Amino acid sequence: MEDSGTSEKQEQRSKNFIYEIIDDDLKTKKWNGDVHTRFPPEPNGYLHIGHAKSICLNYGIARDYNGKFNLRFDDTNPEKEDQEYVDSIIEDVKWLGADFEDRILFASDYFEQMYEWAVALIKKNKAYVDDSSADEIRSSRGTLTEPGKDSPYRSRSVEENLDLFERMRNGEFPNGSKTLRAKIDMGSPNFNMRDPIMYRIVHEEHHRQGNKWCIYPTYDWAHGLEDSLEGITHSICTLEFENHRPLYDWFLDELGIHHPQQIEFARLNLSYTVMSKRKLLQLVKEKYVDGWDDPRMPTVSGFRRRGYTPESIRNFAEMIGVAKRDATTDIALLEFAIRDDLNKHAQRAMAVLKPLKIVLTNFSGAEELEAVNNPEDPSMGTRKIIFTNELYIEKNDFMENPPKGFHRLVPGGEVRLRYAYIIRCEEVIKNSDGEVIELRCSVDHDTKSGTGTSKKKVKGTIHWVSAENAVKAEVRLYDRLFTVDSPDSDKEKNFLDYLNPESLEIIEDALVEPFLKNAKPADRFQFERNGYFCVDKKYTTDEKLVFNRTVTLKDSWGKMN
RNA sequence: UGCCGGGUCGUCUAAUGGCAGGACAACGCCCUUUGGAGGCGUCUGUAGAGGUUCGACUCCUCUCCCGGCAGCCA
Repeated sequence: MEDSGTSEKQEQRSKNFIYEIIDDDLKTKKWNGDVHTRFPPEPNGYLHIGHAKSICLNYGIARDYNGKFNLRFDDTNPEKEDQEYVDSIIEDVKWLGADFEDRILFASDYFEQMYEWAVALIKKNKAYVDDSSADEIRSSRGTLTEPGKDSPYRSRSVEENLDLFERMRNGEFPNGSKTLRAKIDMGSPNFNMRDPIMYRIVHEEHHRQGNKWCIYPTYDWAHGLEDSLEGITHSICTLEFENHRPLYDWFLDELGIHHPQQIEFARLNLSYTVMSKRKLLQLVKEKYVDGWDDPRMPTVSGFRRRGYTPESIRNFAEMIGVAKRDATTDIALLEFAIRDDLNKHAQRAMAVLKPLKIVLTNFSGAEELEAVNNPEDPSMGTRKIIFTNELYIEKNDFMENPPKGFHRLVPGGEVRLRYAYIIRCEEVIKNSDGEVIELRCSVDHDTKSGTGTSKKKVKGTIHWVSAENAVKAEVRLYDRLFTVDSPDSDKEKNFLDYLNPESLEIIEDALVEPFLKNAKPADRFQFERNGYFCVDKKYTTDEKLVFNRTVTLKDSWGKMN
């Protein structure tokens, strides 16, 4: 009676392999039933969507198991880090909704403890000061198939090491002249175990510590200690650190301190973009984009400015799952996530991107019409729109010589104006270049929207704005930043060669519904039949409204052509 | 070549020795006063070869393919 008797096809979301590990740990009481995760960024750049995946994973675990989640900056390299990045990261993590409570932590606050632990390892004769140059260390490390060679300084006495290490800290030696190395095994098949460097001398001001230190711990030495200090139970990281795990285990066990379990998962790759911080930094520094928050960037701040919601990014993270195999996720999945969210929540509006003037020959005055704010959510109510005899419609909603299947306005043809009447195109007016500049149309007064009196059926409904009260706005249309799905996979070519020259189109003279003049930065709307848009927070001023296109609507007509 | 990982629809991800399922994409139909949304349906997959087993995506052996590692970056 216990097995498949429950025929309910309730598809509960299956757990990823990390949840299974944690379930096991809980069963065996490995951590006393505690679950404590963290997100440990280095403040050397802005967060991207791959980081968002990690944040959602780590925070989601803490939330699902009633555990805790820390935000900790891994700020061990003063040469690359900056307070600007700290600030942006905090903002992004908060925006994503990951709750770290009061735990904004910094690895640099642990430097003193790390120093003491290093001294402890020296005393155990498990670490030594090496005078070799970077070149010497590299050449003695061996190769993939040959073991490395012991450093000539490897057998210094504990006393000498203690003295030298203290003097390193005191600033007696120049950059690069000495390092502290763990004494492990130069013959290990794992490079990370070939006497890895724990401290390097860097006379550089740290963004939080100032000039207090001139020796800085390496990531390999510091990272496991940080997790240990914070009582992290599950140290979740990406695949490239798998080879480092034995080293972290070695440090923790030699020190005899709390030993979190490291679990590796595959980082996110997204089609049509790049995800490495180095490349994103290059796009910013060399001005291929308008800053880290350029709406074409795969950064959290870029998606935010583009109009993505935190909810949509969380849903996306849920949809793509977590596994260990390398994968590239189709960006269409992200686009689905934001459309899905905005469809349910975004206020509808009419906006004409490329206006074509219409004059109604048998209509005068102004009529108030009622429009639905969101057909998916009646609680969002309705609004009034004013209908007049001069209007603008979308240029591409009219064709003089339409192909088969074109459902919009054609000479002599009829189309419905959204929320208004069916009109007929009576006359096409062109300029001297033969360009259509105006349409004269007649209104069928019996076809008012919503009255149910119309016996007519028309194939198409198009949107419009009134010439009398439409508001001018700038609209920015974004397309993929790169022209190929994996711009950095070709080792022969530079990813910059694949930049899409048409990734941004600026439309200066779009016309939008009057109520939008009160829209505030970051407000989101669906411009009916055009897509989802939000008010750009960078370029919008009191005099000028700027909209960013977040994503288009799914367009089954466009696909046919 | 050494070590460590990994190979399931086009893409992402489930099935933990018992009906290869879901989502996205694509395609078709229905519906529609947004060519949106929605509804219904279709298509497509276990890298290969052996073995164990009543039964293998799953366990074993071999092969092939992919990724990571030789920073005083993280």
